[in-house]
Amino acid sequence: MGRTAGRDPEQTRAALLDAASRLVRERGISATLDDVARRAGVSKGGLLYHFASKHELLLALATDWLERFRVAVLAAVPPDDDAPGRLVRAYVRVSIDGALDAAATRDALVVIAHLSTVDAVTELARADAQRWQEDLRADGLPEDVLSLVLAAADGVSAQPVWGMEPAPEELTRLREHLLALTVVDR
Amino acid sequence: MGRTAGRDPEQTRAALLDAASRLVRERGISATLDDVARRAGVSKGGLLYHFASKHELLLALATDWLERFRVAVLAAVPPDDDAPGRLVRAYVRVSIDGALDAAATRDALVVIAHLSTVDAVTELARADAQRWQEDLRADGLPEDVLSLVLAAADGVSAQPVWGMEPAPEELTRLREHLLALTVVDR
DNA sequence: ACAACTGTACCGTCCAGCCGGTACAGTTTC
DNA sequence: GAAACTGTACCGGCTGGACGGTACAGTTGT
Repeated sequence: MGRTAGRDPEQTRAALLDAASRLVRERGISATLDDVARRAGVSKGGLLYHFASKHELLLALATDWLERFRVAVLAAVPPDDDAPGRLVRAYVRVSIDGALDAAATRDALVVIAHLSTVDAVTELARADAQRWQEDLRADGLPEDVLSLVLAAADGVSAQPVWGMEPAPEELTRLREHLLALTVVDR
Repeated sequence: MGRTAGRDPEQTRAALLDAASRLVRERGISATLDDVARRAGVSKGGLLYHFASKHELLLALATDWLERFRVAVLAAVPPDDDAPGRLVRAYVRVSIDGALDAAATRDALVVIAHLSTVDAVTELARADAQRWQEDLRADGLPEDVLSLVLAAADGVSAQPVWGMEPAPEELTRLREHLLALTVVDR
């Protein structure tokens, strides 16, 4: 018993969030605190030390994802690109490459959908979506192109939720197509 | 007690599915059998008479939606349209008009996402998606157009899940844009 | 000395599934 | 034609187990 040899509390927190993430996407919101703790290699007491309640854990989970996505998109803006649509292009790349690699973003939506029963999370997502809309609108693309490209990018993220799994090659082609659409104009 | 005067059992079943649908989208998969029964104006025993377990109820729910969507799309194919892309156009119309009217399809995705914790439902959705892919591929559109238009339509259905609510006017414009894309070629 | 835990024990509540009834509509038997 | 029986469509109380949260005493790294 006691602190696990030289473990950073931040690491523990991250391990808890990661375990929670995977469990929520497997079992939905009915994932158990016990399970989350066990998978993270932490006791239930330890979990409740970091997150005072299940509600708080789920909220942290959602916050974490939204922020990761935002950071990923901002990081995907090439420094030498200052043409209109640079942010939209980064958004497209992260959305589709997230769908390409089997891991992260693909399932994030499932989790957010699961969490949508938690009111606070719904509100969080709504606020975040609004912010995206403003940021992307300020990116200088004509509205028609913007809504088309955005819908398509979001569609790719969403399709796996209802069992649609486009071939990687098809996704690559679609990505290039979308990127091209954001450049046609000047 | 006993049979409520002249009530059709099919009506009861439908009422149960409807109640379940609305409750699942409000509270997620943790919606209670008691709640579902109460909202449908039936006792818990009555519910379990129609659906032997919660699992069976959820499965029936998913089946019901997938079929409704398919029927809606098939009904949206204009009889006088036999140009390539007729099915895709119907798919687009149903997807976007479903998002336009605040009621049905918009939330269906949330529900499916909730139900995705039920393995049988995941499998069901996967099989259905595959069938769509075949049907739509057989519709005679070039692959590039197909995947773009499909992704965009699916994106519109999905966006409300994470709090994005495009303006109705924007959706109408997007719909026309997508429909036009399916006609450009011949 | 304090932060970061572990482990155990426990409480209260919620809920799925079960079960013993009940009410009626047909159907059969005499 | 009426009593006896049968199947369908429910009602509602109960129970056992799971789960969130509490409490707290002990342990260990820094």
